[in-house]
Amino acid sequence: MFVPDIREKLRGSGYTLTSQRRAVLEALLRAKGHPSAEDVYLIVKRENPRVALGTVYQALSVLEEVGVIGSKHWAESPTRYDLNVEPHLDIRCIRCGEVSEVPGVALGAVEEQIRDNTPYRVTHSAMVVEGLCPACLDGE
Amino acid sequence: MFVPDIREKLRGSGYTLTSQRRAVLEALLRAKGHPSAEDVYLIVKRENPRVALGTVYQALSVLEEVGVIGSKHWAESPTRYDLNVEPHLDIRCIRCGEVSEVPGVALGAVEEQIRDNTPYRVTHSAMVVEGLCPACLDGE
DNA sequence: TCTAAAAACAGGAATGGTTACTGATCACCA
DNA sequence: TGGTGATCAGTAACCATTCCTGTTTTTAGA
Ligand SMILES: [Mn+2]
Ligand SMILES: [Mn+2]
Ligand SMILES: [Zn+2]
Ligand SMILES: [Zn+2]
Repeated sequence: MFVPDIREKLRGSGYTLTSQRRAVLEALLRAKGHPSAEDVYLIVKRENPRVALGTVYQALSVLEEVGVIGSKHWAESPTRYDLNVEPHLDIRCIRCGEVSEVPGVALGAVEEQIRDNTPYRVTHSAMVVEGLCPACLDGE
Repeated sequence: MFVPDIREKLRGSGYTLTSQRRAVLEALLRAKGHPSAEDVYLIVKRENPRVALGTVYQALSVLEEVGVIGSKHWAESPTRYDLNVEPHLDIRCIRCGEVSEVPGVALGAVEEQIRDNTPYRVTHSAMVVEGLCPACLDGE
């Protein structure tokens, strides 16, 4: 996604592309994975030491609201952010915390089954997957 | 599950069935749903006002460890506990917080797909589903 | 370009769920 | 019945996240 597209998306919801929001996006790119808000904060601070952690949280929240980034939450660990906004599965290592993507799993059918079997109006569903990453499997 | 079975399971892991743990189980029964640790605490306190919240957390943790109860976690809300330890889906209302079960959805195939598509050793996977319950749909 | 209003920000305090710590109490068995 | 380890109550600490307040930046309009 390019800067003009992102600016456009923010505009559409009445937001602007501030230098902090751009810095958060760049940090997300540089982290090249699934960083936590604090991870992002530490990267942003390298270039702009005056940025506040609260600002990073707020920027991440705005960027997620307009659909530029996504987030996933595992119990007992901070929320992870993701430039990949397509529906997909992520797995988190319970030892080192690394998050990676799991390709080739389609959840569409399951989501349809859920909607067909509950009187709730489903607004959100996600799979939370945990395990041991190859590196952590080695030393076990 | 009956008291002797539960005592047996605790024994198997070196635990005993204390009055507090029994009270937590009874509260879970009485709550008849998916209570939070604090919900359980409030029920237990009605009969035994001296019990501490920390004790409830610890009892829930032990009971879960030995497989007598289960727990599920949704972002932005406390962990919910469940006497139903069979694999099943729960959906949480984003307005009132009520948690209900979603019958008739099989996740076995998806879990197999996940194991086949990641180098991680999968230790845990769960579906997190949110929506609006029928009652909250009414007043919307 | 200048100016008032709105938005965003930095810094820090507060929040809420959960865990950790400590001294007291309890349960089990020799 | 006494010793020993498990468990407990009470409370402090923890951590991710949100909230608050005064300040800075951006935006729109004259
Ligand atoms: Mn991802
Ligand atoms: Mn359930
Ligand atoms: Zn790992
Ligand atoms: Zn509801």
